[in-house]
Amino acid sequence: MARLNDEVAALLKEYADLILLTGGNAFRARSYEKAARSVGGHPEDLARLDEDGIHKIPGVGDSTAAKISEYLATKHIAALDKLRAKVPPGVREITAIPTVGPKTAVQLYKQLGITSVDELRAAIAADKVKGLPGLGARAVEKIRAGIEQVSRAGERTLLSTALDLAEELVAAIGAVPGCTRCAYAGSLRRMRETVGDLDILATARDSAPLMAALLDRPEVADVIGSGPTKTSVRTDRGLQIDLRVVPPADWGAALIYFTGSRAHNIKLRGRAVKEGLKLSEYGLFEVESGKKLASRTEKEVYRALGLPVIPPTLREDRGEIEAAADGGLPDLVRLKDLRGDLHTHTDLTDGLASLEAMLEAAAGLGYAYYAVTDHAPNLSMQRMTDDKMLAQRERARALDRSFGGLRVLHGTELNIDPAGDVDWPAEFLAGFDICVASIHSSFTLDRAAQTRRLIRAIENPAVNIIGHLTTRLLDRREPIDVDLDAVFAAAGRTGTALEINASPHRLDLNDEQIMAARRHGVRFAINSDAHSVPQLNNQRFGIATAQRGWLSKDDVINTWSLTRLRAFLRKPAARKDEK
DNA sequence: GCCGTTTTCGGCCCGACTGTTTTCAGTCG
Repeated sequence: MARLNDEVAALLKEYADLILLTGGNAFRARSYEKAARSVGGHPEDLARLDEDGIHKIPGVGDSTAAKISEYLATKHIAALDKLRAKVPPGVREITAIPTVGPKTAVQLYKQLGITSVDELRAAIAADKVKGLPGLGARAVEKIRAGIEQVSRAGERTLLSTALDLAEELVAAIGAVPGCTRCAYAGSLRRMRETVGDLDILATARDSAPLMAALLDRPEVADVIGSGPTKTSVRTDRGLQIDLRVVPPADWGAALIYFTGSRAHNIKLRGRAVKEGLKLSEYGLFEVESGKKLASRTEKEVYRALGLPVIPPTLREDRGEIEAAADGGLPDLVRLKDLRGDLHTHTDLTDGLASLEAMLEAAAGLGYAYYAVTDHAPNLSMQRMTDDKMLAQRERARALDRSFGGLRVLHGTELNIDPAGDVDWPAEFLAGFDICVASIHSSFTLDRAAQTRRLIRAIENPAVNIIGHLTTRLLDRREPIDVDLDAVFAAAGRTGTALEINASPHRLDLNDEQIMAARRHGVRFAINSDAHSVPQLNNQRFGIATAQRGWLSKDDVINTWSLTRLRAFLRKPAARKDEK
């Protein structure tokens, strides 16, 4: 479910952006931005807080609390509406383009009257942008490339966003009298990193009330079509939703049909054809007699094809049908297999919650161990010092086993500099239980330099895990250019785990990279990179990505016992000398 | 606008990077 906190956070962020776009005080804007982040990451639901509780959220003072209360009571914020009237919405959208901030967006608006990304694209094509103050040929080219990147990303919706909406829709439609089953299917059920549209499948004898329930939804902006078996709508955010209603007896066949990738379905149908059968969304039939052999459940249909049920996350035609036929499907890692999280932050750097709050939440998730890995000093904005880190270590030691039996590992997230070196000398690094190392800048080094950089970090005996290796952001930034094969080989050779960063904006490594890395004997860590308590739950996306990469428990170091994990973390440089 | 181990005013993450500016502005993490 989309949390009310996220809704309010988005409004506060918009307010902050509009302050900047209207030339308001930058500190005031930052203040709202900070409040937005804080509200979004607050573990308690706003709906359950009174005025006092709202005021107690860090970064929320009188003015912001009043705006939040106003929104909860009226679903409007007058001050926000007032600012919205001053700046066309497209101007703010333009700031989503990398390298275009508020100053540039306002200049484009005032000088050229540009109020949308499309108008900006046209103005660049007509060569009207080049020559404006601060905008030379190279800057314009960067903007042009940025527009392409953003519009490519804009065609698809992040997994997390789609899942929030799908779960709400399934709950709403499933609650309609007469609806016997309801679930989401499509690429969302396969848990692809982004989805193009939402497929909702339901069973009922009479479909009309279900279709009506979808059409009544507040987020529906356009009705593309609506009939007795299928209704298609578009949301206010441009996401297409297809609701299909089938008779209860056809549930399994329809679910298979609407879940599998096109390639998976084609191969499945080909398998049926060879046996003189026909597979469609209505069931599995004998061609000669037309007799229906199976359709009620997925299990029944797969079994009639001589196969076990193939997990939805594998249905991409990457060998899963052949593996299923040979009894060789992997025993996929599951969320409940995770015994800990190995990359997390606290308010010592850019996290929102205290160490204690994060540990309490981690214990609540049933973890056996938990690593706190705040940023190291080379990421200067975090203002880390040796003393702060050592003081945190003392606290971490004192809190070990204080939250149930939760074992606390003290770690850090090091910054990999352009040469591949990390923060702190080896003696200091030796004091950590675990070190994650990640790239946070210099994304545009060439392929050779980027490859050398990562391999140098991997070969560092103190580095246990490489965090978000490609640094891509699904809605904002391309991955770095790097020879992944060489990097994976180095990670396999040195016993350096690679992270599957579970943030829905990252999912880095992705499914295909995981498969490639595994062929080099690489081990993986599925980490939330949580900067707040709610983000600890992002692990579900990391697990889904690991499943799509065909991983089992044994591939993932944070499903292991603490003893086995600790042995892995002692990463002897000697390992290289063994052979 | 928020906040307090610098406490009710005066700071606020701050340095790297990029392109265009010949001394800096804008963006980003």
